Amino acid sequence: MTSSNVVTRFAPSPTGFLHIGGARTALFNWLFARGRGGKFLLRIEDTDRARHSEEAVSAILEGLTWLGLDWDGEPISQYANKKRHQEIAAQLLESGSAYRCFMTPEELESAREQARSSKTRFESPWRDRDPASAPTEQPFVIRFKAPRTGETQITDAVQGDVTFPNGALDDLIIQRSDGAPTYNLAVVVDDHDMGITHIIRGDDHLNNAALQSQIYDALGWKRPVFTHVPLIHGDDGAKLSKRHGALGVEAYRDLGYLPDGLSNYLLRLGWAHGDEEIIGRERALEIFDLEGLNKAPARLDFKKLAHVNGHYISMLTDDEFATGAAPFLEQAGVSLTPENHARLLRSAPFLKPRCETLKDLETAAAYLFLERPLDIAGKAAKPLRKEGATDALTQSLAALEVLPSWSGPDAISQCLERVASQMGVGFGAIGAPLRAALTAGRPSPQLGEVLYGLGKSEAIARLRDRIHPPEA
RNA sequence: GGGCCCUUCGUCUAUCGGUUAGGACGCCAGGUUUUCAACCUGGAAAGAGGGGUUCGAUUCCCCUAGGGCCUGCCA
Repeated sequence: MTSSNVVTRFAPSPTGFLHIGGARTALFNWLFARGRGGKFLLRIEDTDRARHSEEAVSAILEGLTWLGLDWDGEPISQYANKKRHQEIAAQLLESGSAYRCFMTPEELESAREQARSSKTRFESPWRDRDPASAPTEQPFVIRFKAPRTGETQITDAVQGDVTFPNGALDDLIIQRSDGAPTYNLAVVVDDHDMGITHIIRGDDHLNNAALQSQIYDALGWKRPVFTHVPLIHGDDGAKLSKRHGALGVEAYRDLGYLPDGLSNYLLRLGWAHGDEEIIGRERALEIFDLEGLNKAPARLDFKKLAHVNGHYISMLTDDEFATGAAPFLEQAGVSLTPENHARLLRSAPFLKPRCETLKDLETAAAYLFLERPLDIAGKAAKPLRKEGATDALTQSLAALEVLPSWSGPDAISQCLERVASQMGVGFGAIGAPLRAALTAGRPSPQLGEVLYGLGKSEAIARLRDRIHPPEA
């Protein structure tokens, strides 16, 4: 571990937020490097200036930070390395591994079309033309001179050995006519310069890996370990779209998911370690490896995400829980006064197992913050109209008022049980009206927990409201 | 069209030639129960199809079907 030289990177293009697929890729890279005492670097693939956006960069950084994925050093701007990329392009030109191509867009289009219909390799006529015959004042791109025949093989940690016939691989453009380097050159140069040992990225780059390998070879550079992870699909198996949850991680945060919950779910999506399902950060660092990566694309399953998230919510301390819940409750219109905050904190132990996302609290904790006198209507009021309901409330109230200890739900529950047995009725006879009076029919935990969470004065006041209606 | 990749319960997956094909989510039933959850117990549920190889295939090979990625002076 001490002599680890693993260096990975996450290299998003700044065209949008950090979506769920990118988040998983980043997580894998982070886990692989950090679990081996290596480095995890961040590089922004901003060579396309037209599509570059600063907001996107900060959204990505924020997303990574929220997920707890820290990177070494400053994020690297690919654009900033433009000079270096141009140098390499010139070097390739020099060594005969690349050539200037003066084709116009129209020429390009028809040549490509012809190649397609004649099922031959598309090739620029400038590939073998004497450079001396080149026009002097015309714009040109620099193309990599890829082998015409034979095949290019890459070894991938997930996909195994993959062989591409060279006839199917074009001479790709490595420098645009405006002098800007293209992605495929920039990636190779930067990954080499940054000392990247393992490239873990989406499956959509598998073909690029062949092209990039040719460049590595032409430059005499050692190829990194390629690891192409299958893409994430929507729940219907189709390409991930916004409708499917291709949202930014901040959208998941706003939906009430925890970073740990989302991470654990994402880790298990496309990767497995035997039957282990609940895998926290520490454990993940310990066991994550490339061998566990799956070859098939995986579908997003929000039900399972919610379940996993629920586990992590139940692991929260009461304080963390209350703090995390606050923004959701406030958004639901609850003003978290010191009194309300105290109710939330007291109720945390009973509320935690009752929600899978923090947002669930909007309904799961609603009973805590109702305003007196409670508006109890319809079905919820039914238990109050039942025979003996008022008597049950009166006797419960009397017992609760003199209850010496309000230090926990158990003592309160026992008190109510005594009331029921003294009255000679089942617990349901007093439980139902009590619950109606206290929660107005909202979902709620056990009665002892409700009473304790509410606090003695509020609980008693709600009961009194029922026995002596204020208006009456 | 061409190149490449993929295919075990509905979903995520285990299995690395011999298993009653295991786990998880979801689902169904039962239990618990003062609401709704949670929780506990049990259940249904899978090797895409066809050929090989082998004493024996989910596992190795081929074909078919289906799905995906790439095929940009985007990344």
